[in-house]
Amino acid sequence: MSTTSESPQRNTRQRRAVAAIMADLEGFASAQQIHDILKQRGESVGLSTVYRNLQALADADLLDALRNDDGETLYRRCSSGHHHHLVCRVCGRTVEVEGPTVERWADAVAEDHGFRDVEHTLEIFGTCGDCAS
Amino acid sequence: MSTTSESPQRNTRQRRAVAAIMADLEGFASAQQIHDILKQRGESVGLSTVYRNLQALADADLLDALRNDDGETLYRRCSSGHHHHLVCRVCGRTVEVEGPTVERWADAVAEDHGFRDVEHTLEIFGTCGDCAS
DNA sequence: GACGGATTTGACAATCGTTCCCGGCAGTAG
DNA sequence: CTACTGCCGGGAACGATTGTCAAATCCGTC
Repeated sequence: MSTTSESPQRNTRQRRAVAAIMADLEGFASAQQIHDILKQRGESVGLSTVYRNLQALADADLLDALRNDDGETLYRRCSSGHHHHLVCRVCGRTVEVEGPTVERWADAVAEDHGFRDVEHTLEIFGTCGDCAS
Repeated sequence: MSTTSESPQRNTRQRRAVAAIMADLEGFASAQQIHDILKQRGESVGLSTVYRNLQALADADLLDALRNDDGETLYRRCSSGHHHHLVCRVCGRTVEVEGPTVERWADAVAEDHGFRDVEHTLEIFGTCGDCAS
């Protein structure tokens, strides 16, 4: 335990490849999609390795992870601060949104009920203008 | 479609058993936990049947379903209107909360970005007063 | 530049929750 | 009561993810 800053991480081709994909990607993607993209680019990386590196990146708060209704875990590059997502259920386009009001409301509600160390998850789904037509 | 009152559903022992469990249960439970409880009570019901009935109840809005971080689907008896949950991450105690402000905010944000047919999910997690001590 | 120890990789098997399949059973209408 | 139709159950199938372990790779050091 002690220091959390420990990062005996090595700088491997595979780790770079995964990070590079995520840097490019606009929307959410599953581990398997990322594995496919890597294969297409010729940067073949083992599936296990993709999973491992995505988890590592998510643990390091460099990626956001969420589960879709099918039970798949989706990953996406994310700005660091606290925010939420507005996701098009058709094309997957994602908009980051902030809502200080909501944050305060959530904290207030939780405290009213005597809860501590409050966190929350909020996702908004809809059909974006382009897809609605 | 037409009338939603259609119920070509049969009134089986198994269906009653599952519904009865859910009526008793206070917190969230997974399909497999419910299957186990049924077995303990001697009301043995096939696992497939438990899954089917839970889904049916959730489709009928008699239960709320959500996925935990392990990818399991958890079910819980729920009041019918739209609301959210405040869940203790230690003991699982759940409080239903409403937030008209949040609903409006989510809809407004989505519309600002041209999204239609907006839905959202919101869960608040914390440690309840009892568990904090 | 080569060496050595530790970390990482990758192919495959294993796991876990959930769904599918299908023969047999049981509500329900007539 | 009889027939009809949906439901049940259990085991196989499935898909995402994780575990395993020898071989490859990285990196500080000589």
